[in-house]
Amino acid sequence: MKKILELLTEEMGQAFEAAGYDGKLGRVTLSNRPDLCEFQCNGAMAGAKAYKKAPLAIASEVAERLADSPVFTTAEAAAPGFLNLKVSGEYLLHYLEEMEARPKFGLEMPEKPREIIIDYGGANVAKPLHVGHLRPAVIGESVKRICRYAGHHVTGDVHLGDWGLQMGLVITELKERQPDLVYFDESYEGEYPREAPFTISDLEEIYPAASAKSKEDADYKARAMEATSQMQNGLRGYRALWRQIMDVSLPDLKKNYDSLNVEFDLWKGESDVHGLIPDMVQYMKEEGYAHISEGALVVDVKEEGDTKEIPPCMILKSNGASLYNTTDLATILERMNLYHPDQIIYVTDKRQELYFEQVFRCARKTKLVKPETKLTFLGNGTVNGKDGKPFKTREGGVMRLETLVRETREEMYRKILESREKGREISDEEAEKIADIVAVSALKYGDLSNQAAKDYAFDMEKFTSFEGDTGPYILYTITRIKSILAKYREQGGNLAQVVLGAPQDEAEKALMLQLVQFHATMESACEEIAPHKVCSFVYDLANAFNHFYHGTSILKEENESRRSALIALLVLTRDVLEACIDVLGFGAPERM
RNA sequence: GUGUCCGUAGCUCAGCCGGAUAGAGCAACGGCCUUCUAAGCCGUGGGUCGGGGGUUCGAAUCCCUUCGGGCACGCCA
Repeated sequence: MKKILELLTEEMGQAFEAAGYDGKLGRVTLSNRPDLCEFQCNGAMAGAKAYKKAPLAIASEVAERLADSPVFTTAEAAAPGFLNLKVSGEYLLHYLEEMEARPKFGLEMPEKPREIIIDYGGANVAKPLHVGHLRPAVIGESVKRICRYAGHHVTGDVHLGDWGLQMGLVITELKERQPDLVYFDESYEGEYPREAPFTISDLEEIYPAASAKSKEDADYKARAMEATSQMQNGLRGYRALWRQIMDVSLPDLKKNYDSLNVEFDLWKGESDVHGLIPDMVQYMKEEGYAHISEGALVVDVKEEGDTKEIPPCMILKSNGASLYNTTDLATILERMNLYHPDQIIYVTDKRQELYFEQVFRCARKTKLVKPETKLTFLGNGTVNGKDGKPFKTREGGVMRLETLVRETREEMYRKILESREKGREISDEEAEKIADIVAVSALKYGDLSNQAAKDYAFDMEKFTSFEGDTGPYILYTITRIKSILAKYREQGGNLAQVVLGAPQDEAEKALMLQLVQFHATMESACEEIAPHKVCSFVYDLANAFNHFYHGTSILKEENESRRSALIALLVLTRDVLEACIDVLGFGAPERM
């Protein structure tokens, strides 16, 4: 169904035309002055010059045409030429009825759904996830869900870092510690053991140890690089170890992402495209795209009109080794072959922007992608501490993602127990379950309500607060609605039989006016890849509901049809709120 | 140095394809629970939208300039 502003604009356009003006002037927008009107149209001012007429005169003429409009109860001209509008309750009611009846509340689906791949997460095998992984995971997940909700076909790929030096480091350190392992016996030709010679906790200790050593010991680092290269070239024992590092790491990564409701459709990684590299490099050489510069193989990606120097995109290092660029380009190649995407969206740290600009240009220039394929970089800002510097543990180290999630859960649990002391009846068990759900909302909403590209300060106190623009506040609002609906059912009411009604007061109408903004919100959040727009909508909606709730008795309403209308409005509000938090990537408990 | 993003209330941030009196939240202060969850609601105070210039009937928003800060700038990812 059409967006409310589109419908109102059509209505207004007809009024402009009826008054003898260009219908295009009839664009209706949300009011800037809610005290004066619900919607407004500024077309009279825009058209004043063309018609050589005072804007107020034009506005008045148009307003006259709307005097007995079934849509607008108020359409008045205001100096210097605004048209102030209010819509009728009946009109709103009809709109809501349609929303209620249609799937996805009547959100219009695209004529041609896009095939979208979204590359987010950025996890490295054998290295624990840390705070830096929070934003790409949370934002990517939400973008995936928003685009999907908006009707596109979206595939999320974690794109693991599983082919780099970190693997060589782990192998080298393992060899150091257990040189007798069969993996290091080059004459061995039998099957390798099923069981890995390490656990996830071992890995978590081994990698940092190896990484530290390599920074101090050049010889050690050289051996790690050699091991990396041998693994990549297919040394049997190392490949077997690689497989086992993967087998041990992946379940742990999944567990971490699960704890944040982050789900990938594909668990592909750099290793998957390893085999595509030689041919791709050959192709780039043969077609004359790539040339040697300072010993390395590069593709020039400068373009006319550049305002800055864009360095060439490096395909192979001077020692002939591949690098991040190489696997990313090969990944694009693979994705084009397997999924034929119309768009690939990369959600990753914004500091990589220039790098991706180079890769995108290179992919275009070398025709790895079709001219119409969109390559989009969505750079995320960093999570800072309250001091404005990158977030650290109290000891100054890197904060692990797992720790961050756990601490948020603990804080949430503590707060729920606190509220229990105020009289809520909640068992320890239930409190823990609720804490987990609410903690995810706190973390994700705290992140998503900021624009993706901006840095933000992680503030546990603020994020886990039930007051203000937070996840817990949103969930609290939803559970309040759920609680009323549950009572309604207990009293014998049937939610399937309730029927919406026209608004009876300002607060109710305000809630409805908020609900009808759903379509525009979802659409622009998808187009602009902006989850924070969903956050601000959901917050406004929760506010509108709480305001309405405060002044209206629902279950005590004696008029049967009126009570039914109120319940129906609650159901719709709950459903819209839940649809929104679902695309944000979290859910609401039944009560809290 | 070049490029890029940012600078809005004490703090954290919306608003930025131009419109009326620049909005929230937190913090501060004051109200509202015999009534569907007070984890709520209502209200008060608080801003030269970094500075300067320009375009426009109209600028936080567009352009130029300047100051301040973040980030990135070939063999890491």
